[in-house]
Amino acid sequence: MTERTRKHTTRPRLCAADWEDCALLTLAESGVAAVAVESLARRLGVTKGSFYWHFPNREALLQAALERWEQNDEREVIAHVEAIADPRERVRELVRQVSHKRPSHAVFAALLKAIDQPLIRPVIERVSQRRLDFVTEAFEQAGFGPTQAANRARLAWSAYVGFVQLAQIRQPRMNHDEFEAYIRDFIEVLIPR
Amino acid sequence: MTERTRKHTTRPRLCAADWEDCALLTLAESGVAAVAVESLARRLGVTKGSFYWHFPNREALLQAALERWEQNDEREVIAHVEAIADPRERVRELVRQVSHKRPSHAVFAALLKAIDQPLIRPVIERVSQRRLDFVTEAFEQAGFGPTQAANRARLAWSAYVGFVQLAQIRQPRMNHDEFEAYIRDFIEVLIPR
DNA sequence: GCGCTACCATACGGCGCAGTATGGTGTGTG
DNA sequence: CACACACCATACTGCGCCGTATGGTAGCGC
Repeated sequence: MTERTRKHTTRPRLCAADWEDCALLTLAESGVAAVAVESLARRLGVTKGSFYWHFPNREALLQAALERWEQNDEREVIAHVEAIADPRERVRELVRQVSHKRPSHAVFAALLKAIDQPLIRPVIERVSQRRLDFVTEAFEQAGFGPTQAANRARLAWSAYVGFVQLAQIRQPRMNHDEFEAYIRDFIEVLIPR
Repeated sequence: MTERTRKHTTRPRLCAADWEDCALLTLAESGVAAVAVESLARRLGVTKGSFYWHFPNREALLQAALERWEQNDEREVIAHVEAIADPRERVRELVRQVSHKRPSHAVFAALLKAIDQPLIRPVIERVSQRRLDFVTEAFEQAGFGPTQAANRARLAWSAYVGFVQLAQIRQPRMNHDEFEAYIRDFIEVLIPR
């Protein structure tokens, strides 16, 4: 073979953050149950002897990973969108941002499925409440009264959550134009001129 | 002891349908993963020796139980609602029916979480498509054009799916009046007069 | 009242995962 | 250059589940 056979070219030598990254990736791909110690170890090319040096147990890994996800990505999305002045355009941008599902939203979808687990529930609750408040405020600034704004925000947020779930089935797969038209109607219905 | 010690007073003596019922109940309560042979056996007061007489394996039980759920309940809900002439009232009734979550909708929520499993996915796809078609037709009868009706149906169906998921977190728990007001706005937004 | 069959118990092997114990190696620092 | 520490491998126990094999019992027809 012509390839050089350097051993230890890039020996893994992991740190805690590497495990958290791998956990989030696996979480986004295959759900909470797939975040298993031995499974992740195989994926990282090490054994679980490594894991239990960095973390006391599986729960600690999940907690750390979710904390990072909640801080990083969540604040990013909100911060990126809340700069927009026009509330109508702000909601539109939020919807569009959030529907072009990057891995982060796959994490959200995976967490949603594991809402019964006591470790996951509070995370979902915080994220859900924050986004709901955000949308509610946008509707209020768009001129709706408190209850009207709250109900439309509930509707919008529920529709997003449902969309995330339903996007995983391929039957009513929309193409790009159909999707854009859907978003247009979505905004039009929720914020009539 | 003063109680009579009749043994075999009501010896279980199960049939396949009993296992299916128990499977659906457990599915609604604790999700797909909780539908485990030994677990169900404990719940039914027997051992798994019983189970493997009625079914070849766990997959067969799930398949049979889901088939019954899809036939019975699905047709029931649709049939009960589609008798209503006014499409506006028909959607309203569907939403109300479906949101006062009886165990059947808990099954739907549980299945939604397991959409990645090849046994579950086609069931969700069929049910989802059927309900989506149903709502789309209602919107068309309410006077919307094909694309308008399709998009509003998508929105309504997504909102329902999201609502089912979000109903499991207690933070924004609505009371009865709030919920009725929400439904009223829901209909009002989707089918303006 | 005898046996046949439907239904169930008991016992076993195997797999995948969590977590523990303990020994080994590369790397930087004195 | 040696030593300490960070990082990892190996090997083990324990648990919950799936599925199989096989023997037991109650109620039916005859």
